[in-house]
Amino acid sequence: MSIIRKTKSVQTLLTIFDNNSQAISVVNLIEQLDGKMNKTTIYRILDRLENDGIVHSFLGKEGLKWYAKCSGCTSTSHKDIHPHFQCQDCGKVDCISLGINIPTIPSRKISSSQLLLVGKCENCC
Amino acid sequence: MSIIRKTKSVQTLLTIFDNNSQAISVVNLIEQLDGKMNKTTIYRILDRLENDGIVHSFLGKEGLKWYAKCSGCTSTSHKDIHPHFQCQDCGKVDCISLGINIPTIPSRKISSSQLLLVGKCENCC
DNA sequence: TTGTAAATGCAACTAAGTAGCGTTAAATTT
DNA sequence: AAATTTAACGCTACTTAGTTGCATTTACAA
Repeated sequence: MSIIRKTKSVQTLLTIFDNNSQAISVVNLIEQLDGKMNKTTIYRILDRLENDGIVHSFLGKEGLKWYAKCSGCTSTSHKDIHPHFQCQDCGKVDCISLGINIPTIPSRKISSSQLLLVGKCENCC
Repeated sequence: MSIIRKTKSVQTLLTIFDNNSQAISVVNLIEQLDGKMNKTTIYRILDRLENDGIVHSFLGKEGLKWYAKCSGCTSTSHKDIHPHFQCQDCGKVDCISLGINIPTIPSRKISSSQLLLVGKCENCC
């Protein structure tokens, strides 16, 4: 667990994640915090929050970084391996509460995996 | 199927894919073709090849774009949904010949999905 | 209250990918 | 085989996500 101070910026970000069940892209955070917080700060705080197991990150369909609040992963092991769903119409991204079957591959050792599902969300269907 | 001319540049790229069973990142292609071909041209040719179903693209673990030769996908439907494996040590990326079970999610329509497996390849194990 | 190390802001930078436009060269027609 | 057409190319400039170095500020413990 890294040392993390409860600064105003950290709390602002934590509040955003608390009020948001969906995943949030860094780009979105930079946009909505424009003027209030430097983008470098945002990147660094997200980094720390991830190291502390408070949020987890993954890549969306355009290769952009997204973050969501963890539920059940610790700083040492991110057990929280679940698929993410991104809507191709509105862009919204959600964590899907489903365990996935990661195939085993002979003579290779898989240590992490990410499954991104792309389609239409409940509103855009 | 888009109109595609068999230019020298296109054939150079096709040869590279033919001589390479693994996936190749665009960055790598730009590097190895430095001086011979403009990077804009590379991006555009890969685009066309993908539209014609000759190669398929996906994102690696750092969000960079990778391409690999298709086996069995057409220009209209990329049926070639398979996982990709990226070695965390040497960076190598392979297509894995395994069908994956894409979960169905209530009230959402999944149209595509990408599964990236990260770990150690047969050489780095 | 003060000292110190973590955290922030700022400016400059890196690198992947894109866009406009004038030129080149495949492929088709005559 | 020469002329024509237009897809493809090269070049330059641009956009944008993400990073780095450094000086300044601020949380927090002594």
